[in-house]
Amino acid sequence: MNRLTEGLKAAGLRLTPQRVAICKILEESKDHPTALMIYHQLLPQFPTLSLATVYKTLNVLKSMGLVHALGDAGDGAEHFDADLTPHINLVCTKCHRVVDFDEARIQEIQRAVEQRSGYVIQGARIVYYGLCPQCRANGSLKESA
Amino acid sequence: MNRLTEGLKAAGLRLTPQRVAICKILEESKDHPTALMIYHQLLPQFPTLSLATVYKTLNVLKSMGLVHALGDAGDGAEHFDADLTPHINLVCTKCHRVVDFDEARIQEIQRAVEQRSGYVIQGARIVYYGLCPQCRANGSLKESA
DNA sequence: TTTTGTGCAAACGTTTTGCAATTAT
DNA sequence: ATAATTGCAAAACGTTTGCACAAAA
Repeated sequence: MNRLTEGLKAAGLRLTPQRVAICKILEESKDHPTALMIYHQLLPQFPTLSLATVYKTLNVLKSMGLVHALGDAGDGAEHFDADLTPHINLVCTKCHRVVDFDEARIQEIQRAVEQRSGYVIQGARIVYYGLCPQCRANGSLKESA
Repeated sequence: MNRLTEGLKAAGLRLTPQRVAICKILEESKDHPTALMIYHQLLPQFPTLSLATVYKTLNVLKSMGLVHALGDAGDGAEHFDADLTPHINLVCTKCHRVVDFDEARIQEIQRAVEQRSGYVIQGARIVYYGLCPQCRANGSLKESA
């Protein structure tokens, strides 16, 4: 049982097979997946799975603060991240992949924002957009999925 | 003539009154406005203005790299920013306003990302979500527009 | 048994598109 | 003159919602 399913159970919500599977994907993938990606990944296992169920589950997890919404990656869809620690995401504007980037100073900056802004910080989205090394190398080739 | 209209002209694009007005709003407002906000702001001046024209102009400016898209502020709409220097945006999850936050270390971090990631960085979106001091004070009152 | 979640289809709001009329160059 | 832009209406897109049925507790 992982952090997300634990959180659902602790809140008295039901652990349906669909929810458990969605939580598993969110915790195990480094994909920062969208609702549609999760849906497609689970379809073989749950042939009657509805996209609406994926969205509903993601909204539950998001509103409980168990996952973060990262915004779109140039593909028009919301990406989700189960890693709640403040960190940097790198989005490739060509292949739309999202990867993490380690930068210790982010912690200090979040503290500074909290102290100097007067805001009660609930979350962060620190995203850099650019061409990933792979797409840069591929030059004018088609996007490497 | 401002930076945005200059950019359009330099690219050989036409400076229509609508475009000039949209550029003016983007450069002068601290609003980080959405397409709809710009549309409403210009409607008195251009009664036949179409929302599609606003979207088209924003897409032109964005694809030329003259403005940045900030993502939605919890209101489901894209916010735009004519300030291209790396900086922090603070989004209030209650009133959906977006403000800037000064933090010098952001410059260094962008440099670190560029050097260590191998990405060609095209832009950044550094957004903190939380309750602004005003909404925090207003407690359970309705959102202060 | 009761309450919550699922899945479908329809609805929603934002953004995009096709195209004829208009306008900047 | 001519090529680009506008504005409208319709379409497309991701996401949300209502509701009957199914399933977890």
